Amino acid sequence: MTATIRDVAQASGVHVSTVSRTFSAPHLVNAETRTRVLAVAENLGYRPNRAARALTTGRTHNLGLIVADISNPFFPPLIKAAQAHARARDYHVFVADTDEDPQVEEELIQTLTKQVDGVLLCSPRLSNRAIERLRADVPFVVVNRRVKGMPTILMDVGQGARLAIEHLTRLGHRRIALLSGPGGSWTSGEMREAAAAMDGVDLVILGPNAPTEQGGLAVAAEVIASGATGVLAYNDLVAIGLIEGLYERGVRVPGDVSVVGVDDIVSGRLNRPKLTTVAMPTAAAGRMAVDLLLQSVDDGATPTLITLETGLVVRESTAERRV
Amino acid sequence: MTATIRDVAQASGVHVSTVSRTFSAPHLVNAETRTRVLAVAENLGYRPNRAARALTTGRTHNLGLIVADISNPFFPPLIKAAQAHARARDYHVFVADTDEDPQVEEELIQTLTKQVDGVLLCSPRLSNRAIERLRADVPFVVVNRRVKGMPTILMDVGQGARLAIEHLTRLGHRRIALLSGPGGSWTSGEMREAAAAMDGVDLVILGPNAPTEQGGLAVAAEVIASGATGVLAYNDLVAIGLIEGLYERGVRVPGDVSVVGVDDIVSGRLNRPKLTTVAMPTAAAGRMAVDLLLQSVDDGATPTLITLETGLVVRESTAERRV
DNA sequence: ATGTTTCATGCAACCGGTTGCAGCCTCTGG
DNA sequence: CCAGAGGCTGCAACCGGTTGCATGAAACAT
Repeated sequence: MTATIRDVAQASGVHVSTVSRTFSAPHLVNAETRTRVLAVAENLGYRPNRAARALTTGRTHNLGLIVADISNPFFPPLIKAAQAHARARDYHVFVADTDEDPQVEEELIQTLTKQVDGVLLCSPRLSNRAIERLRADVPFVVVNRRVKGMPTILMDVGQGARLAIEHLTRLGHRRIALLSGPGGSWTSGEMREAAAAMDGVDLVILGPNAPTEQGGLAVAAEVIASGATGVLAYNDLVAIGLIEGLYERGVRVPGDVSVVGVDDIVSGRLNRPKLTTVAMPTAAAGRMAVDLLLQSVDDGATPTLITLETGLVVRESTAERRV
Repeated sequence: MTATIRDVAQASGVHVSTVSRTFSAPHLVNAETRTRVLAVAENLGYRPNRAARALTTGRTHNLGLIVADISNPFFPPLIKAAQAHARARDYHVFVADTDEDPQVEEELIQTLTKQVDGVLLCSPRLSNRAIERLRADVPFVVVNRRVKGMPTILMDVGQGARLAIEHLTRLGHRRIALLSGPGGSWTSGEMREAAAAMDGVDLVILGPNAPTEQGGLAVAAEVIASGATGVLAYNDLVAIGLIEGLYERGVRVPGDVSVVGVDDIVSGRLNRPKLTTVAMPTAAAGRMAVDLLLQSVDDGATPTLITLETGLVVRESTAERRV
C-alpha cells in the first residue's frame, strides 16, 4: 500500500532505526545520510504513521473536544480556534457532540481516552464525581465550569454581568430584570450573584428559562409585568426571543425597554435592533484551553485556573430610559 | 498505566489471543471462557486500544471531516449530524477547518490520511486535480461540489433556485435579481444556470459577491438601481446583509422588495423580517455522506452521486408585488 | 602510540493488539 | 475401537514505528 519506514530503509540502504531517527531525532543522524533518507522518503511518498508512533511514545498527538451541542452558535468559534491552535502545535482534534446527554458524554470520553492525549470539556453536563473518576484515565481541561483541583478556563460572566448592569444604570434604568438560565447552569449562578451584589439596582430575577429563543419569547409577558425597563438575558438567544416577544406585545426595544444579551453570537449582530451584549472570549478560551491541556499533558496535572475577561459590546438594543 | 490485553490474559489464565478473540470474534471462544474473560476485563477496566488494533486491521475507525469554515453557520448542523451518525457506527471524527485555504486543506488531508479510514470534504477549495491526486491515499466523499468519478453528495440548489423564483413570480414579481456568490463557487453556478433557464422572468445577475453579510450590504445600491422587486441571494448571510442595506436606504422588505435566501441558517429564523429561504438538507447530507464514505471504504470506491432535494421555507421576507 | 571521547549507525526488544496455523480434546459415526 | 470432524486454545509472526544499548570508526588529548 503506502510506503513504510522499512521501504524507505531498504531503498536508502540504511537500517529502519536510522530512518526513524531521521524524522524524530534528526540531530542524531549524519547530515549526509539524513538528506539521502529524506530524498528517498519524499520520492516514495512516505509519511510517518502517527498511530504507530503513538504505540511506543504514548503520545497520540490527538486531542478530544467535547461540547454539548455543536449547533449552539456559542461553540463554533471556540471549536474553530481550538482546532486551529492545536494544529499549529501538530495536534489533531476529535470533535464530539453529546446532545446534552451526560450518559453519552461519559461513554464518549471512555472510548476516546486511548486515542487522545487529553480532552477538552466544554460546559460539561457530567457530574463532578464522574469527572473526578474519569480524570484518572486521561488529562482534562474544563471550560466554563468549576471543578475543584482541575485545570479550568472560565469566562468571567460575573464581571460581564456587572458591566452590563452598569451600562444599564448609566442609561438611567433602575429596575432591572435578570433572566436566569437553566437550573444547574454555572454561568447563570455567577450572573445572579454578581447582579445581586450591585448597589443602586432594583433587581428582579425571572426564571429559570430555557437557554433558547423560545425561553425568551415565553418570558416576555413576565418582563412587561415586572415593570423593568432594563433586562439582562441569560444569553443572546434568550435576548433575541425576548425582543421578539416584546415586539409582539407592542413594547419597543430599545425605545421602551433596553435588552442586553450574553455571548455575542453572530445572529445578534445581524438582528435588528443589533444586540448589545456581553462578548465572551470564546476564541481565546479555545486557544488557552489547548495550551493548558498540552501543558498539563507534559507536566502532569496542574490545577491552574484561568479566568478570561469579558467585554461589553454596545449596539442598538439599549438606550436611555425614556422619561 | 491502564490495563492491556496481556494483563487481562494473565489475570484470567488464558493466552492473549483468546482475550483478543473475546472482543473481536466472540463466536470463536467458548462461552464459559468468554464470560470469565469479560468479567476480568471489566474488573480491570480494560478497553481495547483502537489505535493498536488499527495497526494490524488497517481500520482506524476514524473519519476526517474537513470544512472551509466552522464558524459559517451552514456547517455546524452538518458536522453535528455527521459526527452523531458516525458515532452510531462506532466511528470517531476529526473535524478540521481550512480557513478557506487550499494549501491548508491539502496538508491537512495528508497528515490525516494514516489516521482515518476516509475523509469527508465539504465545499472543498482544492482543485479537482489535487483531489484526484489525493484520492490514491485515502477514500473521499465530496459534498457540494462536482468531481467526476468520485462519490458525491449534492444538495440540489438548482431546484431550490427554481422553487424560489417560482415563488417570487407567483407573488407577481417579474424583474428578479440573482446575487451570485464567489467566482469559483459550484452552487453559485448551479443557481445561475437554473435561473437563466426559467421562462417569464426578467433576470438580472449581480455579482460576484462575498458570501457574507458584508457582501449583501455592499450590493444593496445595485439592487435598487436594477429595478428588481424580487431578489434571490447566494445565501442567507448575503440576504440578511442586503435587507439591512435596503433598510438603510429606505427600501422596505417585504413591502418594496421581496428577498429569498439560501441555507436556512438559524439567524434567518431570528431575524426580522424572518427570512424566506431555500432550506438545505445539511443534516441529511452529513448522515448520507458518512454512509457513503463507509460504504466506499468497505467496497472500494463507488462513484455514486447522490442528490438531495432542497425545499422552500416561506416566512416574512417575501410578499406580493405592490401595484 | 595509546587511551578516551564523540559521532553515527545497527541490533533487537517493545508498544498493544490481530490472525494463520497447528495441536489438543471431545464427539460422532461406522 | 478407530478415523475423522469440529471446537477451542496456544504459538508466534506481524502491523509501523521507537529507543536503550552495543559497536565501530574517527577525532582528540596525552
